Amino acid sequence: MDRGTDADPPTPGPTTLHAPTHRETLWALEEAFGEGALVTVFGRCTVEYEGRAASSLGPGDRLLILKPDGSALVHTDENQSPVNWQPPGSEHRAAVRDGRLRVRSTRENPDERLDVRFERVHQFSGLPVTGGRSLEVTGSEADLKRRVLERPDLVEAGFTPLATERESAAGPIDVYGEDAEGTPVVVELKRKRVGPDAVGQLKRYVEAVSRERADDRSVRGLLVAPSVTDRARAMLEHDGLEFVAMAPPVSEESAESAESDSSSDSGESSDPSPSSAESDD
Amino acid sequence: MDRGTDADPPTPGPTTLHAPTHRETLWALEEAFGEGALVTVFGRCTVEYEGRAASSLGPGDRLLILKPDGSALVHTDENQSPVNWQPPGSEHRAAVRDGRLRVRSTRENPDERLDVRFERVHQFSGLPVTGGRSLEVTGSEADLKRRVLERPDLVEAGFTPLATERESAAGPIDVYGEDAEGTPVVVELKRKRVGPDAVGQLKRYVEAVSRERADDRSVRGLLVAPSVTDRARAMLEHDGLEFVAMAPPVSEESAESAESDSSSDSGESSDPSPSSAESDD
DNA sequence: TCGTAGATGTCGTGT
DNA sequence: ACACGACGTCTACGA
Repeated sequence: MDRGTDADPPTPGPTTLHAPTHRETLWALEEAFGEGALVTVFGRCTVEYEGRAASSLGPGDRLLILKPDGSALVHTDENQSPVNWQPPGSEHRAAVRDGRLRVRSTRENPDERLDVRFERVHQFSGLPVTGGRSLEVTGSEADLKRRVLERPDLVEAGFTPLATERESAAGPIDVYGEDAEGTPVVVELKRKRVGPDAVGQLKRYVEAVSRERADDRSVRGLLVAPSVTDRARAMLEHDGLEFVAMAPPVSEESAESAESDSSSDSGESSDPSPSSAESDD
Repeated sequence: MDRGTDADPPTPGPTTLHAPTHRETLWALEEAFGEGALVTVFGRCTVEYEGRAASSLGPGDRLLILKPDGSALVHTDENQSPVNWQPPGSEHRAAVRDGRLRVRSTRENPDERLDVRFERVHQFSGLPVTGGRSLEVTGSEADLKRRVLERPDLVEAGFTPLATERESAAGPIDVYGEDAEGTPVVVELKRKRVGPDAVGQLKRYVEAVSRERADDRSVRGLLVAPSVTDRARAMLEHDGLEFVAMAPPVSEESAESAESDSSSDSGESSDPSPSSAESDD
């Protein structure tokens, strides 16, 4: 294994405590933070938040996650989003108060504070999280923009892009160009079906450019997206704006299921039993 | 600690496995799902997603969270948001393939799939999450609306609210009313400092109402928010719209600055000595 | 630090 | 299911 440089083990492995005392949790928290580990605390707690808004959450068993970058997350058994949280850059502190373990996460600018008070901790874990966190995503608006720049004819025959993120009084314009007649065209890109907000955005840009040119009629506005809602379409028509149906490419080679990791070096812990399928398609 | 009632606990308590084999993890996953537990899996994995977009994440140690409502989250050591996820309602399945534990979460409408392939599992936990998940939040736009309806004079002397969520061709209007002259007023509320988007929204509403009345001059548009950006202010001026500075009440006492927890929980706490306060500062 | 817009946004609400 | 807008949105990027 490449991790075996006999100096100090870079990743000491997970630390887990079952039904620890608050003081034990306190020690473990300190050690885990020192090691830059991600911490999870599962137990019965209440949560109070005050800052940009204010909130209060009554007692219950929840999962608290503390990341080494200062993030804090409180998760219940439902919803993808945490019920309470604190953004990266916050400072986590813990103490025992009134027989409860209080984990407090604070930050300034804006000033806000999250208090998680554990009546009882069922489980503590310190997890040394490592490895790449950069994600390659395809199908974004950036992909759609690349597509438009490479194949402007897909937008309209004779369309010529002149600039991207062109500044205007109303904000940056995704793609700015000219049509076959030399008329300025403001293009707003959206990766998915659009509603009234996108039309409003495009309209602002078109008006800003029109004002620059002191000519309200000579600037075209073009919304490029997979589709539009009825209301958005009505707004486009009313405002003399246009729509071109186009979706961002999902990927260069689409998503092939054959990933390169077929030759993985594993073969250790896992057992090689072939019929290992469980509840699988 | 005093969890001494060693009869059968209503909730079976956390289940944790250290460096389990993939097959052991498989069993534990199935059992945890059956109990409606929240599952965390920490280990070295890759992540592939395909659906509304597509993404790929190379090998690394990460924390996978599977909720009984079908949510899936993949967290690295940084960022508040998961690096990959699947929304509630998805179906989780697990299997051993090619010596790796594959956890696959799928859903339809939209059709999307998340694959987490563990080369190695460092830790598995099944956590019986229970308790209230309803959160009381103050400082929202709804609070600001209540404030405006209770004290319309804070918006403007003589202002009379007539309806909330009034329908228009451009969408629902937060508060619709009349000024002292009987002129229609469209009010758009924002709980925090606003940018160009909110101005565009207000403008759409005002234009829709003006069109209803076939009279472009007689409808006022009023943005109520704590503050506006420079660009937004310029847009307001250009469009003949108005701004009133107002922030949502933070709580029932609306007091800011009275926030230090001097008497919030227990009176005895105090004790600024570092003996009980740990971790960092 | 602030402003601006994208996002696999997520989430609630109404139709 | 879809549309629409709020959100303690979060996050990246620029000025």
